[in-house]
Amino acid sequence: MYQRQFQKIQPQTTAHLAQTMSLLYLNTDELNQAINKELNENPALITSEEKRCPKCNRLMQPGQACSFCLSTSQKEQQDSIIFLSPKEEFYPKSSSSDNEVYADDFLGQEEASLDEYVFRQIAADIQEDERIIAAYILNQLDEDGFFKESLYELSNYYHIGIEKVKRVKQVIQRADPVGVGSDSPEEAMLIQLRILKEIVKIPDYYLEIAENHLPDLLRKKYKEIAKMTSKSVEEIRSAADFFSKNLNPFPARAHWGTFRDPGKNDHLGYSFPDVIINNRNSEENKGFMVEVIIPGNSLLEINPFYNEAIKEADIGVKEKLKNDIEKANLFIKCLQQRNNTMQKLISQLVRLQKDFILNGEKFVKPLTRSEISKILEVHESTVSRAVSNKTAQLPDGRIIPLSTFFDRSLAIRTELKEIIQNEQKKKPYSDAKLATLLSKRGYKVARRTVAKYRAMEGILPAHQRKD
DNA sequence: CTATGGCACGGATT
DNA sequence: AATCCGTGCCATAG
Repeated sequence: MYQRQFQKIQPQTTAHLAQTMSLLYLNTDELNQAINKELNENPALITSEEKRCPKCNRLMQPGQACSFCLSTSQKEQQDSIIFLSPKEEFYPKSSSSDNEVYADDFLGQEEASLDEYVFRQIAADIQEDERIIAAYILNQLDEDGFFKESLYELSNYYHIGIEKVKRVKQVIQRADPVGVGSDSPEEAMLIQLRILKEIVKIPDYYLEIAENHLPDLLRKKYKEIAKMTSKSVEEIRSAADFFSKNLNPFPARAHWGTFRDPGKNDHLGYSFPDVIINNRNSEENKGFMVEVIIPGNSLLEINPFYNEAIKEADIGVKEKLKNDIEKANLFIKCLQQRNNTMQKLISQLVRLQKDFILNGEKFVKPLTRSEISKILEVHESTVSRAVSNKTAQLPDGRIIPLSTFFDRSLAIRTELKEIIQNEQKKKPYSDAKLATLLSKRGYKVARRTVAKYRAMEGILPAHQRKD
């Protein structure tokens, strides 16, 4: 009997334990999906209108800081950090019924405006009879800005030549969220790269990689690509780095910054920043405000009717209801735990990398995840999970991966960039010279390493820099 | 001969 | 256990 019970409960318990861990992995976007899923599956879990400060649990106005915490912590220390609620505008209130999901509403609005937005740009560039094609394509864009239907069918249906259809697609792809209307992230990135190449100097092999090896690149099979293209792994890496910084696999999400997290896994994605760091007030260096974006955290609660219903329910049903409530409770706890961990992590990051945030990439201090884990007294992997796949918005508006805070060479690389920028264009420094110059400034690195940093920044070797 | 890139190794990090 | 990163050694281009 005892065993039976155990068997019954065990799978759920472990599932939820796993959930606790996995929530930490998720960034804002993914977490939002997870919450919505949970809301759909578990009727005991509902969204509530009231919000409470995650710190002091007082009620607060939607979209605003907790007035209590704000006033006390300002008195406390100058370095204090305040955690705010999720930003209201990210999760606009849904006017429709309970089943509707906030995020979907939001995406719906985005999409609705996207086709119009693009159409206005291209209207002048296409002919009368092509408009119907353009309109159709734009209408069928999915939430990432892709058009996945067959161009040939489209051509047949409207009795318009396939070349024309293709041309229209190309025009669309070159419109503002560059790459919109492509049929895949790969194609979108390729288009973006081509256009970028018209503006900036970009090594030719980047294009080759983008044309033929993007899928492998996304899977980080650098060595394989290197062999196939007879380029070095290093060069492939630099390409990957460049791509991740400058290309956007999902055109429709372009508005939220120019960054793809090179971190965990194969999953590429643009997303909201997971935390936002702001100066307390614009002039002073008096600490930062840190908003941890937690979709729905303070909006979740147990359906109050459930507690009523459980008293009157039959025994069989009672079990189910109890179970539901239990699950809902666990989920909320998991969320709070994740939130809490993120808060602690970010506050340490902000404290330790204050110079970086205020004064730029030159001031990134060497920092490892395990150091943080010791400070926070959590396991290394916890920090690792909390960092991976997540982004922060800095006071200057840039959105960067959290892993940047752990980039040991970023400071040296920016120093290197500066040196090269200021060098005499007639006689560029060789890598060896650069190495000694760097060591004079306190960065001891091997000549070979300088070459790598150069490659990472996309800077050409000395003899090609003479112009 | 010099400058740079390729490869691979070892230690650190995740 | 897997991956990343800096480095040394050697090959090759200029």
